[in-house]
Amino acid sequence: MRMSDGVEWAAHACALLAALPEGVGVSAALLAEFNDLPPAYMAKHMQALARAGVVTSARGAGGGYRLARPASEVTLWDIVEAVEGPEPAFRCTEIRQKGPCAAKPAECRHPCQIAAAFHAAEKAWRGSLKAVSLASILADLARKQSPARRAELLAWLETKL
Amino acid sequence: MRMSDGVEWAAHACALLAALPEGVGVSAALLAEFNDLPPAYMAKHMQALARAGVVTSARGAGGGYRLARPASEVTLWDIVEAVEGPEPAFRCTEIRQKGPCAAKPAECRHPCQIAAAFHAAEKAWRGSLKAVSLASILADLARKQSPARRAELLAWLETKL
DNA sequence: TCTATTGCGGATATTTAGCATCCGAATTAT
DNA sequence: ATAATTCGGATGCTAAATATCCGCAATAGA
Ligand code: FES
Ligand code: FES
Repeated sequence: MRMSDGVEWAAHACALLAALPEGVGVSAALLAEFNDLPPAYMAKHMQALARAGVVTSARGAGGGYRLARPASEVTLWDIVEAVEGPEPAFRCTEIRQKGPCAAKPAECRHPCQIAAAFHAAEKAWRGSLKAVSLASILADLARKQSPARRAELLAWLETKL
Repeated sequence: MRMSDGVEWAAHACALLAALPEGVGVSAALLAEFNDLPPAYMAKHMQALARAGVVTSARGAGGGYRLARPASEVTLWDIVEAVEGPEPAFRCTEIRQKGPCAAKPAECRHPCQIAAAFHAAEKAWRGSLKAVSLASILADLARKQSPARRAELLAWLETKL
């Protein structure tokens, strides 16, 4: 079981967007350059975020991406769902209905105990991710990151806008 | 992100082993037949469980697999770890150390906030799986499954032993 | 209007991970 | 000893994720 690297990329991109002043758009190419990522593939992930309504896109000169909601309203789960899709990692294939001792469909109105346990575990996982918003990430970051470094980052961005 | 189907197979196989009387071994081929699964591939997963110490294997005639510990001491996480490996689904590639504004390694003594949040979520997921043992699964099953059906299953098994 | 910029979607190649199978080695009952 | 049984690692195959490119549509500014 492995999560796509695109999730890390998208999360960092969103964190950067959240740190930006209101109203400015950033192109996918610049977001990719910031972390030295393949521009074309980064663009794909940004499109996924836009389709999911996490960010809004504006075409044309001076366009780019920006957050669709306040940073406190965007959680890590929103990003995972946008990039990886909403399907659970564990997918019961109902093997109990196969084989010589197959359970009858009528006996399967309740989900299998094993499947239920896995779904509960994933619910806990999602809940943990939903509790973390971009705002809380930035708050943590501000506590541990020196103000000088933050200024350095913003300065570099301004030269590219 | 997708979990291997082998996890479901292994979980059901272990549940079956747990339901069996003490001291009997079941071959991988029979475990596969029980749920209509590819025998050779099922065997591979059983080997993974054996390597991880979840089950013990005995070769030769009359051999087969059996649980290495009491059913109450085997959790779903043990099975996932054996089949999928212990690595976390989210793997931080430290992209913050890449690009024109790369963070210096000295600034990365603490893990990235994003990585920390994902690791916390996975810890919650694993914790939920560790709370479910084979014994608790069988107990739930016994509550919802008719005694007649349970007898039917054991009867079929005896014909194959 | 014309041009430069930027996002969008589809088509495509490449790489990786999962799926499935086979045959040899080890062990046990006869 | 011998044959039957079963595990174990090595090997090919298939599907999916990864990564890239290019044409099209839309927008802003000259
Ligand atoms: S039948 Fe799918 S988990 Fe039990
Ligand atoms: S650098 Fe990997 S999650 Fe932030």
